[in-house]
Amino acid sequence: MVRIATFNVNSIRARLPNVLDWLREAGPDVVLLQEIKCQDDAFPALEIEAAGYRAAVHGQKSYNGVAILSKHPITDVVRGLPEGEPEGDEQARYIEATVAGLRVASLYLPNGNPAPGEKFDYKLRWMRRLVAHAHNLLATEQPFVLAGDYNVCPTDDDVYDPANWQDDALCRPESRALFRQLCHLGLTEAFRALHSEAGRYTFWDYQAGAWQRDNGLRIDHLLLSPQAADRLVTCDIDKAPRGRDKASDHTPIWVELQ
DNA sequence: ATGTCCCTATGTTAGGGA
Repeated sequence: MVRIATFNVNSIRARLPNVLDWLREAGPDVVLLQEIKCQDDAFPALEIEAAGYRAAVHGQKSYNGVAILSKHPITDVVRGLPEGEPEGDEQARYIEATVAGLRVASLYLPNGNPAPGEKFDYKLRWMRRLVAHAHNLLATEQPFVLAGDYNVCPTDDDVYDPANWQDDALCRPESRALFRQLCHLGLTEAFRALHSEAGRYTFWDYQAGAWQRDNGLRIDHLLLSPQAADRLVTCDIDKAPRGRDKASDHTPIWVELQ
């Protein structure tokens, strides 16, 4: 059994005590982090190692940044989506590696607001690159997990107030269509494979008492290849970290694979 | 009620991003 969690931490350095507490309590085998907001050499590797985890980092100063933590060895690390931007991609939003016989990726999809606009165009281009990469990975027929902050609410069931969010980059039809395309390639969205209820969220804004009012969004997802989906036992959202002092605005979601 | 938090730098306050 392997437990894999994804967590947008909104700065690993600002969040380190919370993340270490959560690692001790939840103890997933593999952790996919997003928005670490630091360069590789500023990543708190010693503290993470002391907690029992190895780390592979694709960092960036101030913005973005992703990492893979694992209790088991991490090999064959790839930083950045291999399907690149024409002019190159400066933004650290993707890292992939092999852990415990499984290919895992931590991804931080662009937010895309305001939409329409340049940022939304970049989001859609990034999603098309991810679709192309997923297609290539599927051809290998290996078990893999593409997880992270997708910045997409797949349906209105995943939004506390759909009418007010319909024009947002997280909910627009173009974003949802590309997310569906990813699933229709043959990937299984783990949470929806096991839960049909509306109103289950992974993100609550810091503003306007969103957490206290449960004004949330479900934007953090784990997508499983057919070989990984065959092994899916459990998927759940761990709301506890969001309720703590100095919390990230996201909370972890995790799967258990046989 | 644009109500918060985190980052950086022409740095102890302001602006960008989410």
